[in-house]
Amino acid sequence: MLAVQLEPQDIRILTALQANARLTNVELSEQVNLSPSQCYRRLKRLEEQGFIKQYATIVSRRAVGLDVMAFVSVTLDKHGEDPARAFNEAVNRFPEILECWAVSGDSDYLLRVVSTDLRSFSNFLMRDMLSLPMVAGVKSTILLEEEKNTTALPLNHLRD
Amino acid sequence: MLAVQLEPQDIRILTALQANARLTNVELSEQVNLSPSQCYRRLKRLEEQGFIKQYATIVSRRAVGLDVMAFVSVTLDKHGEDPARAFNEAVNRFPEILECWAVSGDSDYLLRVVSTDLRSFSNFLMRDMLSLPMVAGVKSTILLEEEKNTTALPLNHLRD
DNA sequence: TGTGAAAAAAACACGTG
DNA sequence: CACGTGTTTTTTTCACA
Repeated sequence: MLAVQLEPQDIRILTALQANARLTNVELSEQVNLSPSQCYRRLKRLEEQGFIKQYATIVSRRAVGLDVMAFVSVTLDKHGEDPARAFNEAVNRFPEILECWAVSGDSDYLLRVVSTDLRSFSNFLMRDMLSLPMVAGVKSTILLEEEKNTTALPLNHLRD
Repeated sequence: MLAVQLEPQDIRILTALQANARLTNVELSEQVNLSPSQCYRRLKRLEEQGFIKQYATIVSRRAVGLDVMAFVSVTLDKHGEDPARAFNEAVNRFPEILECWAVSGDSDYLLRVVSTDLRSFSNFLMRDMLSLPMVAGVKSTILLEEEKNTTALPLNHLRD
């Protein structure tokens, strides 16, 4: 999917909505200095064209007691049939795995995982991950302190 | 911030809104089997109590031409005064750094970074990161394939 | 494009159990 | 006090100029 064809107005709209998906059309139009009708039409177009993946509610991880977040590097056992496929299917069964990426480098996959506490995280690694037949090994990195955390993509590269 | 005091109705509301932040109150009430007024009041309460961090619009990374995403491990040079603080300030100046975490393990920080292409990512590493005086070294892992990617936290652990 | 009308939704007050 | 109902205000959506 190619970028371009985004005008400065569209970029301003996306920027504002990245910060707050529940802006009303009038609030949005004030923030981006466009008429409400123009805002409305542009947003509908952006939605249709697939620029907006989702309107998401971000729940506070701490508030719901998910005190542990970690990245887990996974190395697969290349034997057996289609271990990658089997692993992906397993990954989708675990809601505590928020992300799974095939990666370059030492390991095969990188997972972002949340848990209520270290004990439960350890259980996840030992009982859930290492028991998967195609998993050869895991290595985890626990996130200690959040210095920055946003879902907002930079859009300045789209300005010519 | 402690968890608990969340009733099954609240969990259903949060679950539905995590998938779609723009549900109307009536749509929400239908999905979670509550009256609209009850839904409305519960949601306002959840917002006040800090369970909702943000309503975010998730922009399609590919659509806006950010073809490269990577994790970057950063090791700091512990000399000089307060290198951690200086690093955090630097991190916040770069919009292409979406996340920055202090981590356990070999390195000190882990960044999530987006770029338009490998050349620009390489520039970011060489020119921007390695030129920072407190940065001793970086090691990057490029994300090749997205197998799973959600902002929705699991909430089933809150059910008694 | 903006303007205006119609429909839908949000926000709030009131009464009831 | 929590709940549903009804009212007012705001917002969305669409037709028209």
